Amino acid sequence: MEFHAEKPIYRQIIDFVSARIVEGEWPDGSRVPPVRELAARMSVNSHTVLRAYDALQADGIMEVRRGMGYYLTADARERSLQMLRREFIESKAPAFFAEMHRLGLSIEDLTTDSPGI
Amino acid sequence: MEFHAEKPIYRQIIDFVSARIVEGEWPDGSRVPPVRELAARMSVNSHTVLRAYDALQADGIMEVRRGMGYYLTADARERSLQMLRREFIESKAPAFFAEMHRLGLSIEDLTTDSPGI
Amino acid sequence: MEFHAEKPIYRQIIDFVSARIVEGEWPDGSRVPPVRELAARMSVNSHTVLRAYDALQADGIMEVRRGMGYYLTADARERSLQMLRREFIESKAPAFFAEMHRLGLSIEDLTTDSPGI
Amino acid sequence: MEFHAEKPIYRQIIDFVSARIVEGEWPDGSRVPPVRELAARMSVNSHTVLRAYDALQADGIMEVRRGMGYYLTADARERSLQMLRREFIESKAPAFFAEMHRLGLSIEDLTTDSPGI
DNA sequence: GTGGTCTAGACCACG
DNA sequence: GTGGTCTAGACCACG
Repeated sequence: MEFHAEKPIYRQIIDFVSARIVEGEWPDGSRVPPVRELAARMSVNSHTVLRAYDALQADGIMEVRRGMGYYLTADARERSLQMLRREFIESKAPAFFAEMHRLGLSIEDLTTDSPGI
Repeated sequence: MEFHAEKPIYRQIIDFVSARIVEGEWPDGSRVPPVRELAARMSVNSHTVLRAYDALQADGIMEVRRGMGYYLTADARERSLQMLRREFIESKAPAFFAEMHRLGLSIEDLTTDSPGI
Repeated sequence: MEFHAEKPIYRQIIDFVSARIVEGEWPDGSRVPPVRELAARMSVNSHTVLRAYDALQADGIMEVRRGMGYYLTADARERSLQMLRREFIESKAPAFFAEMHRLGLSIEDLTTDSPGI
Repeated sequence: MEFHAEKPIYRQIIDFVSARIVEGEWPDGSRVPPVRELAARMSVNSHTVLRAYDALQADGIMEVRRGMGYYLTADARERSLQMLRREFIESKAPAFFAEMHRLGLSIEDLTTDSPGI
């Protein structure tokens, strides 16, 4: 997997997992790839994957079953969406439009480069 | 000044200075606050302010006059606007709308919390 | 059966068995549930039950009769009580009261939530 | 520092820090030992200390000031006490008295070994 | 097999 | 100086 430099890898892994959940590829309650397996697949240290799983567990999106691995919780998708949407609506969007305004831009100025609005 | 924890302070200072320039409070060619003064005003290490001024200098927005301090260049506002707008249109906006779409949100969902669109 | 996450499952099984013995539900010398049966009843790996039985055997509380299964020893209840009481009095209780003291709490502070003192 | 084997070291460090806070040795708002310094003092890897500090930060007991180290929050002692007391009253105490009861012991049986009740 | 903890050591961003 | 991230590698408990 390709990582970019601006964001810590473990956060990019969190984003990756969240995307799998939100897009329904990894359904609620299903088992997620074992730490070491995902680490190998992503050419990353298992530590780094573990850290991401840990954070997701703290958010109630994953749970560990002893000796059996990590599983998505029953409401993993719901929770993920809620958290992501909330941050988007309450924090990212206001900042986005504030900057747009400051730069003297309007929605129209963006449409060329941002099809699909 | 209040800083948030997610973003490095020196970047927040860059943002602050850019805002002053774009909004015309600090006009082209004018002298900017001395490093130590701004540092004191913001309760921040002068190192940190220097780092921000350095970055702005690299972008042709500021220049040092030895023994006289930092000044905005003749086209500081123009350059700032250009750089910020370009990054906004080419990078931030597409990412923003892509995520909005991924989360199943529409512009309407944001209007309550984002007045001034 | 419900397990909590903090304690290894096999220890929780040991606790469960000890409780059965101390409360007289499983009398001295009686046969205990076969490993696989208890495992099934508890929705647990037989490995895990075996591990608990093993530990109890090491403490002289259970014994294996080849081809016949696990049995409680003749003095299983006596031994269990002795071991548990000893650990309770010599280790758990002192630690408990020391912490209570450190936290500025008294027995009275606990009575509401701990009926049956 | 001496550690016992039953509990992960990083948790023992959390306990150590909590004790310093609760006993008032490390007052609210004060700076705590730098990660590497405490690690050296305890003959432990800095990773391990960082992990403990991280957990305390998540509980609102510590905060990082960029480039300046970890500090106790303004209500660190209050929070610590609250968390520890809560767990003691709601979880440890009920379990303690339940086991005491199961073992046929009374408070009196403990007094010899647990002076200062 | 599966996760959890720990170490030694490197390198980096920030102040 | 101070924390943050990452790796390689070891060892362990649990199932």
